Amino acid sequence: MEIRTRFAPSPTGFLHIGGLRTALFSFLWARKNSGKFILRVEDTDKARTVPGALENIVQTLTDFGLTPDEGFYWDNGLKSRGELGPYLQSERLDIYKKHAEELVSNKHAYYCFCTEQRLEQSRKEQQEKKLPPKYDKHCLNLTADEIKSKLSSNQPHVIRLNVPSDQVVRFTDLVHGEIKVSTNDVDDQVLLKSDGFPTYHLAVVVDDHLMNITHIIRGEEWIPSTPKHILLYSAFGWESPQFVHPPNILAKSGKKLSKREGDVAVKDFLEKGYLAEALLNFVAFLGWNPKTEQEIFNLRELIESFSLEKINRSGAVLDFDKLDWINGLYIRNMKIEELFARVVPFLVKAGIKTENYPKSFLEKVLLLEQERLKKLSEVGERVKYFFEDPQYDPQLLIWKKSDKKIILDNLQKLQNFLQTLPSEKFAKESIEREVKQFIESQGMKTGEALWPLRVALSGLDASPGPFEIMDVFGALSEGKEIILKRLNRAAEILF
RNA sequence: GGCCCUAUCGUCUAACGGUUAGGACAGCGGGUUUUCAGUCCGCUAAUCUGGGUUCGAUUCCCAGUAGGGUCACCA
Repeated sequence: MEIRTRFAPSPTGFLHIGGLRTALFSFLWARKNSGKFILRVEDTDKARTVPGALENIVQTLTDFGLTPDEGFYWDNGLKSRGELGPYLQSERLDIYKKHAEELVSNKHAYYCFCTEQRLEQSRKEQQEKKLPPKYDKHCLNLTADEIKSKLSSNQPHVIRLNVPSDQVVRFTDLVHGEIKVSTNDVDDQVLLKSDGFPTYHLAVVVDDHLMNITHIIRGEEWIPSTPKHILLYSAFGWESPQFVHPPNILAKSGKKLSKREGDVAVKDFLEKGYLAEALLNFVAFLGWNPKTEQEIFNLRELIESFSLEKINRSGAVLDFDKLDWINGLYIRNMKIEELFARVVPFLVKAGIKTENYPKSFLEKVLLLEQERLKKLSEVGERVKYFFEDPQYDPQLLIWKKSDKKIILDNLQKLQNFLQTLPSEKFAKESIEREVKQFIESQGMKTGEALWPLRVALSGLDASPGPFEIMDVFGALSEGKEIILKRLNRAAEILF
């Protein structure tokens, strides 16, 4: 049998980290088994639909390489494909209605005409008695005639699942094992709302069945409503698919990740300069691991190693330090042209006019920072000194416990020496050799020469070395002048 | 409160019932060095508690505790 999984977001917000992880697991399991990954959209709550959310979700998944085989995908715009559609639930209303009515005629469901006030009142009373709020099956006692007359007079109504009492619903979750729940703890869930839209519970069961889904992979928060779904499958006489509930992703607080607990939209991470590949690698390890010591995986390797048995049961706290580490690692392993292409938007955002500089220069700048970057968004601040003259803190120019006079002297000597060098000497190996020879010939202490030289060039307490910086400036026709100008200004400040 | 899920270093996690409880991130120390980063080497750090079962429990069972999830005409 073909393995078919689905990701079924509702367009009520941008794709978040948890959604990405769920989509990834579904995708991996389908690919692993040469099956199909389907993207269906659960837009059954008109009020909560957020404009742009659908596009964001579908586009982001495609950006991460999780392109669905059926349902919605992104290809210069929102597209949909597949034989079992439509894949937008709001376009399947007649299907849900038909199925809900089928359950009514089977006595597995019934019409309910209760008003919101009555429901609220009853809930309140139950809560006061410390009872779990449940519908009291009031409308189950309506006679056929009463129902007929209410329906013909267009009284607002819903269809509810008729949950039998004193039964045990059991199902096997592929992560958690067997789970048993008494039907006495299951509410007569609304299946079809008074506006004609299905609730999640009806729609998800009908669609998963009709779309031949074999494995439902979704967050742990769905475990409590799974018994309702099991009841529905059996009411329809359908076989249940496999259920897989990976553990929740937790914020530092230990609570489920949510808007309240900080940035969770994938878009936010991308904008901070996390790479999609790194993020995917990181997210894969939230609640899953390959049982080996390998930690760096690309999508292809993830498909190879993935299996449902390796999903673990307890919630995973998002560890940003580790994300930073993985991201830095991916940055360091990236080809410079690739990195350059991705970093340009961040440079532009930092106010650097990239179009005014030769690409060879920009790439060299980047090469220096490549091993230092954790997030692409840091790049602007780090390389600023290549594009504008730094402000100097006189104290910073002075090496450790050295004194001002020596530093000033060294700086001036270095300036004069560099002046005599031809521009083509301003390349890593040659400039390093020349300067080091000079320092030695002058009897300077290395630290007392190289530290102020570096600070004069960068203005920073931490930066790449002076030879590396000069090498980068060497890629500019006016590079030598810039270097001399900075030494000069630093000396003036010290003086 | 009812129901459900979970429990190994600070964090992510590994360990056919027998290991000095392993790895990674973070932290700390050191080497490389003019600073930072990187890289290399090293160190600190964990089986929630109590009962069983067993020759032997991190591992199996039960209870407690703690944390989380969920109880809508939201998904």
